[in-house]
Amino acid sequence: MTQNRITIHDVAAKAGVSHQTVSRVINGSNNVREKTRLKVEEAIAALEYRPNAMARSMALGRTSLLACLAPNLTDYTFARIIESAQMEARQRGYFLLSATAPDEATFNELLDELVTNRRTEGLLVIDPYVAELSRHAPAGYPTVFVGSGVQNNENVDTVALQDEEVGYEATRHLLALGHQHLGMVTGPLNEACARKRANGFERALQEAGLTPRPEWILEGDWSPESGYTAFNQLAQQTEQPTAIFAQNDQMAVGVIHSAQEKQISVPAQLSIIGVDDIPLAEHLTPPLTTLQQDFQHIGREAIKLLIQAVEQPQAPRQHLRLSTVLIQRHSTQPYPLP
Amino acid sequence: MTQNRITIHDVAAKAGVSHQTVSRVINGSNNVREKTRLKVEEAIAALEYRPNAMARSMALGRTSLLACLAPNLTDYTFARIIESAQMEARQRGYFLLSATAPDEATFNELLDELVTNRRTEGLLVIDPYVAELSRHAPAGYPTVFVGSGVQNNENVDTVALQDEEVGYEATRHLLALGHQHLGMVTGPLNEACARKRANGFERALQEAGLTPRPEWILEGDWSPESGYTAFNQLAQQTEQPTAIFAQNDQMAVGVIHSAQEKQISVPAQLSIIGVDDIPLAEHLTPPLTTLQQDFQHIGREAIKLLIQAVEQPQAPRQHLRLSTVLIQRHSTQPYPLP
DNA sequence: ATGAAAGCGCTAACAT
DNA sequence: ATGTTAGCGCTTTCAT
Repeated sequence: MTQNRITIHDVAAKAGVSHQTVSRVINGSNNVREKTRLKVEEAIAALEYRPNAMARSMALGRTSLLACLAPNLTDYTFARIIESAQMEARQRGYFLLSATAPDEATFNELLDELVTNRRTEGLLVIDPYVAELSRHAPAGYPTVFVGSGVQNNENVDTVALQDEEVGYEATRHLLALGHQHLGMVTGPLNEACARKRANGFERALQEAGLTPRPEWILEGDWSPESGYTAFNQLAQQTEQPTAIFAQNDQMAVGVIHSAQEKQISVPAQLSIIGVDDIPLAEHLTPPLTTLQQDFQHIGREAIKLLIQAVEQPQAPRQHLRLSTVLIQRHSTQPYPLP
Repeated sequence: MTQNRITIHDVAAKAGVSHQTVSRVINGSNNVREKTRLKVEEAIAALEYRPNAMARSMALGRTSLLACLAPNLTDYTFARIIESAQMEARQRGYFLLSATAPDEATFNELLDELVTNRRTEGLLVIDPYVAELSRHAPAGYPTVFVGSGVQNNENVDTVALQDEEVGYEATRHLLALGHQHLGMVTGPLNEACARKRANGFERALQEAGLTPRPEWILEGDWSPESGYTAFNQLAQQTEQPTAIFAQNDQMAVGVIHSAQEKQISVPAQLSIIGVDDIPLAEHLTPPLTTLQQDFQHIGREAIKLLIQAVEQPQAPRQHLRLSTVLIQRHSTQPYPLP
């Protein structure tokens, strides 16, 4: 093992200068004679010297590390945000350390292991642990929150996902097609995101003079299975909706699967709209109508805010609102049929 | 902003002991009188002192950080491996820093920024940059490689994905169903993984006394779009296969989409098998026959190997081989029809 | 333009 | 059981 324990001192000795001069060369200071610089650079090359990032962090008081906490790393939405956040961070000289915080306890532990002990310089939180954050994070710690929750928070930046609007727009689409009997499969209702989408659904219905039917509203957990199960239950009822708003694409797929198993044709007999526009949405049978959110953009903007919060803590916090766009494909169609 | 710049010295002063005693208390040394310990703990609580992770790293010479490099973070397979790897790492006192290395240049840069400068203590590489690794990583650096490539490498641990077998088994399944006319949609053929799966396909065919038809082998890029495009091309040919092996589920979905658009019924007229068993596979129309790999297990084992390599560099490197299991669903059926 | 000294916050080794 | 002294590898004063 090439114990790469070559330090700045070894280089200094080899080059016959002080370690400080080596430091100057490394950091591109002007105050180094050309001749000296060359000598040092030769020594660096000969020794294969590489500055130690940790020691540099120590001296500088900066780790160049940002943390990202999300419920999981596999959901397309999270993965996409994290991926683009990571790339943007790297481009700006930071690394992003992402970790899963599936529950509140884990979230708090991670806060302790990453934030409180100064291992990272900033924190990006992706739904749904807003409430916890404010309780456990050090006040004034550079933080960006992406999700449904907090608004008007002066201490942290936020990138607000328009979940109420998402629910509203999805429902409006169904209504515009002539559907009057609408069902919904929600995410876990302890998550703000799911509640807000549900609110949007209800608002759209009310504006249309319709009353939501509680028996047509089923709670899922974002998984395809839960959508499948939800529709199985729905199908047992005597009366049924002609259109369903699934709060994400995964559940929409489960709903479609269940419906098709029961010889219910989508969209001829049942329209379904999802949310997210996962890469597969376009290639499903039928191609899924859905609401698209630009996660790549969201991740990028979130990191920009975070780095700003780290580097310019004095600047006022910002609150972005990102909108979604309806991608109409073939899982929804007018009702009653022309 | 609560500038949490309280150090071990502040605590020592407040408690009226030396900073070393505070260090002992923090690290749970036995050599501290109960009374002293209490005093110190009080001071810690009063000051809200938290040890600085960076300084600790510096003194200990360990960062407790591991790096993971993958082509991207959004593919389900990568995301899943990374997620479980991260969880296992954390449980063992490490953090996992994952970054995207979409191309060789980026891969080498990351090696420089994370490995060579000792920011991380070990490296997990997920396909397909094996060759690069050996060239640029410091010799003897704790490394685990997950993927198709390297075998018999004495310097790094490997978790070998059985890609040749994957291709072989998928093809055997199709053959066993009576299909004689087989097509294939591959991943990018500059990736070892895709080439190996193709090799398995060809071997199975040859064993069955069949010859692969080059015009039925199309190269994709793992995306659903590429599967869709591939089948569009295939459909233009005069003769067509009765079954297709798509090298991953995403492309399989694209193939199915294209086929269904052309009124070709899956599986009645065309059988399709994928690879990965993504969460949606079960709920597609038709539910997708596929080869399942236990990514969660892979990620966990990879991290175990990596941590062992970090903590016991002397121990011999290990080479795991993980097998896949056929999940038979409804996108494949016997041919000719009974 | 270069060097010497001090310190980032902690732990380890050696005293007492 | 506790304190003192040295670093870890680097950067930032401050001299020269």
